[in-house]
Parts: sequence; structure tokens; C-alpha cells
Amino acid sequence: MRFLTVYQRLFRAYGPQYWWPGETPFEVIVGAVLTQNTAWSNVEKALANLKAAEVLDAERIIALSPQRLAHWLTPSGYFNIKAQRLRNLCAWYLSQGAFQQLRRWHTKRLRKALLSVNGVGFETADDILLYAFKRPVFVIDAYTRRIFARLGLVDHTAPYEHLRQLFQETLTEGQGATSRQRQVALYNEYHALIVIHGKEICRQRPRCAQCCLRARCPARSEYF
DNA sequence: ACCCAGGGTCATA
DNA sequence: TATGACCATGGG
Repeated sequence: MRFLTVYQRLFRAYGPQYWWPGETPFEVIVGAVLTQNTAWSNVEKALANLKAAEVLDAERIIALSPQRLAHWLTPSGYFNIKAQRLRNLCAWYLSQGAFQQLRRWHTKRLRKALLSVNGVGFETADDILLYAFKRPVFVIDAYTRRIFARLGLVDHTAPYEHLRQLFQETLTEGQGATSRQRQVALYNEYHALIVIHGKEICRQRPRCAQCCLRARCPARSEYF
């Protein structure tokens, strides 16, 4: 199938990415919120602030005043909103017994609970599920929509869940990944490669009207 | 100076 | 269900 072909080409072009950049599951969770519509280079600055202040920890984040937390988050943008979202997520996380308890939950239950937290949407939840909890959930982001729409494989306006199911079904049937472990490994590497490739492609100028959706896009030669 | 980034919520129709 | 306003910094 095409979806695996694209993966193989990306892997050959860029090699393994060893995602997610973050040393602990909790750091992955924080990073997933901070990177909402934000360049990762800015997220790194905010994470460095939290580490330097020794508050990269759910209890300590809750203990901070919203203003003080927002101050450390300044470089990642949307700092007031993200301070509130981090707070919401940490409160939920602690109330459920943190990682040691949550890791025992079934994926479906965990996903629904994450999505119920104000400030956690589909992509943030799935980043957390895949990269912090190692669950077989395929992450759909803006790069995924652009790249695969331009390849003619998906409709970039399709709802998130529709695309996620398409990727998961396609990559699980047949060759892709039969065992759960292989699914997690494949989804992990695939999303990382899509992001790396997306950064590369979408930096090109001039951009086509809807970036990577037109046959005339100067980056088209990168594909097939 | 302008454009955008590894989104999500809320109000409105 | 589907748009649109809003959030905000730093790099190209």
C-alpha cells in the first residue's frame, strides 16, 4: 500500500528520529501542550526555564501561581493560556495517581480522559498517548494533512478521527505492523518523519496558495 | 515588516 | 457541523 511506501522513502531519506525529544514521560506531556501551534525551538526555551527553576514536576507546577508559571512559559507563546492548560492537565494527572497509575489504564479510557481535560485536543492527547504512554495511536497534525493531501491520498479537510482511523487501518492491515509493539514503533517513527519532512518542505518559497496542495508546488519533485 | 509554527476553545450560524 | 476570533513569542 502507498502509506507504507511513503514511510519507507521518508525513513531512507532521514533515518531514525528517536522521538519524542524529552527525557521523561512527564516532560513529553508538558512538551505536547507547549508545542501547540508553536515552533519547537521556542518550546525548548520554556522547558529549559522550567528545568532551571526546578519546577518540571506536576506537584510543583500546581503549586506555582498562574502568573509565575506563565512567566517561565513566556518564550513558547500563548503563555497565559498554556499556563492554565498545563495546570488543568497536571491537576487531572495527579488526581488519577500520576504515571504509575495511568500506565495501567486501557488506551481507550486514557484517551477519553485526556480529551476531557480543557486544553487537550486530539493531537495533544495522541502525542501523549503515543510518546509518553507508548500506545498504538497514530498522530495527525498539519504536516500530515498537507503532505498526504498533496500526494492525493487524503482529503485535507477530513475530520481528525477519520484520518487517524485511515492511517491506523492502512498500516495495520497486511504488512505494516501486526504486533502491538511494532505498531507503536511504526507510528512513533512515522509521525516523527512526517514532522521533519514537513519542516523541510514547508520552508520552501514561494509557497503555493494552500501549501503543498497544488500540482505546481515547487516542492512537488520531492514526491514520487 | 511580514509570515508562520509539531492546536484548542469558545461564540456564533 | 463548520467557520472565525483569539491566544503571543521568536526565527526566517
